[in-house]
Amino acid sequence: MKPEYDPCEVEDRWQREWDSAGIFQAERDSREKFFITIPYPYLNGNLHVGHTRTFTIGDVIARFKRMQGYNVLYPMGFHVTGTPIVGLAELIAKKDPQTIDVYHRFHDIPMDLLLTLNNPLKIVEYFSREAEQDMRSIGYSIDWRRRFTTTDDAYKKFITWQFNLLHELGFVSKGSHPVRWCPNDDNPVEDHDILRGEDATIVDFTLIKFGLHGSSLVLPCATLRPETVFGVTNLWVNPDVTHVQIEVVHSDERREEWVVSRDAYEKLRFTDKRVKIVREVSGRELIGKRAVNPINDTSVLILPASFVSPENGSGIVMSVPAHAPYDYLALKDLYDSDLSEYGIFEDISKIKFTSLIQVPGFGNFPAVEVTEELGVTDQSDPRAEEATKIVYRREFHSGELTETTGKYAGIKVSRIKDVLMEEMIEIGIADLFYEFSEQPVICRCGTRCVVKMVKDQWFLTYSNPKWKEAVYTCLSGMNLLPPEIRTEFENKIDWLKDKACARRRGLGTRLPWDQEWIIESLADSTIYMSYYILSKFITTGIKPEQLTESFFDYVFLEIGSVEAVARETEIPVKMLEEIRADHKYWYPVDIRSSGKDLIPNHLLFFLFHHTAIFPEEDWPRGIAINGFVSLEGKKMSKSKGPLLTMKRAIKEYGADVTRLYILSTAEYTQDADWRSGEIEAVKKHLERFYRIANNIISTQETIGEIENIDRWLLSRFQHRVREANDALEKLQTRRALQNALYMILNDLRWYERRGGKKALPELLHTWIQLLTPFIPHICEEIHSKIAEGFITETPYPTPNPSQIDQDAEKREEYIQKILEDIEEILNVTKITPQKIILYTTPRWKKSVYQTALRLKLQEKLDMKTVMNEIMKDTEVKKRGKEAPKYTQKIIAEIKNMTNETADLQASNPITEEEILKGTRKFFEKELNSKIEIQDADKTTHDPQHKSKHAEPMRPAIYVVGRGETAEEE
RNA sequence: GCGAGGGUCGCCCAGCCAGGUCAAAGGCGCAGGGCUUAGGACCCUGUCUCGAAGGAGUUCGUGAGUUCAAAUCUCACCCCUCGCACCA
Repeated sequence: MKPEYDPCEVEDRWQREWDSAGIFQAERDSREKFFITIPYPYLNGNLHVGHTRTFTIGDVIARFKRMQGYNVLYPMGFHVTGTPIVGLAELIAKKDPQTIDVYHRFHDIPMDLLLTLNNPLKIVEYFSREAEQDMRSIGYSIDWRRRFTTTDDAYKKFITWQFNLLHELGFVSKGSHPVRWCPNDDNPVEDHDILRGEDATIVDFTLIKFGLHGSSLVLPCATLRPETVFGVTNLWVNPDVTHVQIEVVHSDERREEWVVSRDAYEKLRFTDKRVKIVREVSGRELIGKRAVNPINDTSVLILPASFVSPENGSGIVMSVPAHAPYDYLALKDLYDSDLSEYGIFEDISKIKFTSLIQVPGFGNFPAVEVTEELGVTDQSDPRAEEATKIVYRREFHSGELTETTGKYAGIKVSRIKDVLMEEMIEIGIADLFYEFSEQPVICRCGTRCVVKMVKDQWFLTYSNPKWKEAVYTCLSGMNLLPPEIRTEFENKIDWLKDKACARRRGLGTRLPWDQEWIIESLADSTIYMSYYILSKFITTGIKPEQLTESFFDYVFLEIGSVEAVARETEIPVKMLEEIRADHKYWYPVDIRSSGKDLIPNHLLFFLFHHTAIFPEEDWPRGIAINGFVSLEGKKMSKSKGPLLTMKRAIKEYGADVTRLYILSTAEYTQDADWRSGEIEAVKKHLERFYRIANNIISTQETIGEIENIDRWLLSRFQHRVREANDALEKLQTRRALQNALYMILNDLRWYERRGGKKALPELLHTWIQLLTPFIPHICEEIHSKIAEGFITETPYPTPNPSQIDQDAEKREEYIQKILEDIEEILNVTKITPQKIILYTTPRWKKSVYQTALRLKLQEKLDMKTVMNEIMKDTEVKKRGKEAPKYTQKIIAEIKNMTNETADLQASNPITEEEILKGTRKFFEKELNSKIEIQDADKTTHDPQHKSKHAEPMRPAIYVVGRGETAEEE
């Protein structure tokens, strides 16, 4: 064994050894199985330290479970379907400067090679080769025979089967849905295509259809608060805006004529309605006319307002002055104006406000109150916005609908929106209208984006309540780590709507019944864990064209007769049965471990599709979630940098150091921050571990009498083993390593300081087993010097209760406490000791102490009882004053003890004199001073009367400084 | 706005669910000492404040409350991170 650890040589060697022994190639056998999967990486770049975290956690689970005796399958594949790889190929092909720079500098791709990656195929080929190499060189225990890529023909067959099945089961339907759309590109706009308005979301407004009095024209008003329709007093139109009268043909061919702003017309063109301009209508033309509120047929006046923007909503606004500050302000602004130019001669100030929401702390008209409170002057005052927010928030959270709303009275404002919107649409007095939450949204090409309804889109109908019910059932039976993600999952199941599952662009499998569409990449990666079981057979002979629908039906669902399938596919019956048996054996997935970003999408779909396709016994059993990795505090970005690749990390620090660091720096959903300073420190710890192991092996002590310190070490070690096991079961890698490595290293410091040696060989063997799942290479290396075979294949250590020795631990604690006390005294007094005298406890105090302990355990601990008891002792009785004082102190102390501690103290009083004598040399060495131990009952030298401070488990201390007389004159 | 998670002694972070054993583990950083030709590595000590005797005081986002006792329980508030979709 080399004295210094050489990661490169050692790691490479063990990886080859594992590979040639094939110990990670999982085959069905009589053991209990454990199937763990990690989401396969998407290959639009090299693997980075973020992947490293997720995959390493997976590898630790796999290795841990393997050592626990499970037959573990840990497979890996590559995800390449979708658009990003196509996009990357285009960027490389046109030599986009940023892309070239980032992929050269951060992804570590040599420039000449990078420039050749100008089509998707080459990218997939290159990155999949690199990814496998990286995962091998960090020592993942993956069964590589099952590797596949999502564009493989056989995989496409699998996806085709799956979608046909979903279609048959009624989980796919056709519909339309709103997307961000660039009219210039004629394409949906993705996040990274947006120049401005990145944060804009699509919000659904209710379009309430007021009728123009005395005509069939519709004046649609867009609102986020449909309930306020009950309080409308008038409509607002901007007199200076040109509107248009349009013909609207709904998707069900109903026809209507609307008046809206020109901008609104532009937006409507992209909805599922067909619209055509009939004529222009000026704003002025509308003002002064009356409109009919469809909810209650009341007639309201159309008034002018400057705050109405043609860009928002329909350009026509309903006015609810009781609850909307803008409406109140605009109305107030009109009180003194002459509206005769609009043909309005009635007194606007006579318009009565209608209150429809009751909010605690407010009267009938919250908008009026807030506006006045803030001193907002008119509709152009910027504080009107603030007032609106306040009113809206208060009403939304604590408001309730009043009698004005008829049957909705008493309903909370926060719950009414969807209900009312749906009902109003149902009876034809309202429509849905989509709008961005922020304006404008600008595409990379400079064009202003719109919300477009994509028609004839294929959906997975996740909103189906029965489907959701099944997923809830599945979830409730699952093991989720950390546990707090359960509510997160529940909420997301609730929230999930139908999802478009096909696209026009990108790599992937065509929708079998509608070949124009390519199955979207999140939709084609939901149940592929089952494909790993199959893929082993595909790489060894089965051809894609043999993978018929009935083949999949049989091997995954056991539908149909094996003979028929054999005839149809020309796959031998025996092999079909074997595949089926493998599936039955390995499925379901025991744990899927993933980054937290996949919760609201992939992991959810993973659950949905499993419940849709597989019988309940094949539903997933567990999900584990981990956080992200940042780089020196900065977010990593595949396309912009910064980025640290897995391969560079391994090259710079070695596989085990990288593993150790990424596992010990954070756990669960915490984000890890990769800091070069800290990984250097981790490296030193690992080197120290290696050196210690090396020393133990090269200086095997001859076995002698086991001493207290040895029992102490082994006992402490059992706690570490127990903690590590417990932490690993819960996937707390940081806590596990804290115990399995750092705490043990610290224990060893004390052990060495106390001169311990004999327990080391015994400890070492178990210790390296304890660490094998985390840092397998170095552990194999050490193990190979002391035993045969792979340590990877040995059982994982469990705590050995027979080595737990509370007495030994108490003794060391006692010694540590004395050392600390002396050091503190020396520190405070600055005395350089010539001699230190330790006085043990007088017998009478021990007696009182034991009595108090006994009474505590009998639940009779109080001053009176203790005094009665102890006064029976003549020796105590002699200490008239001292005894009660001491007793009082002791009682307070003992009261706070747990019964367990008290019991330990009472049943096994440590013989302090003996320990002190045995430790004298140690103290002398540590403190560089003579140590003298005296019995407090018969002191020979105690000039400062320190001995009276002695208590059980706390000898009194007297430090004799240089120049003081150390002996009795 | 909705949902989830979080704010601990310079930094990262454990403890909180099951209140006392908590001035609060571990790591990093920093300071002093040992070792060494020197540096590195390693070991020891210190790192909230005060203290010439092992002690005391003040701390765990803010403010109240429950309790003999609160980092831990309750309530209110402030602040931070992430997700909110058709994108992997």
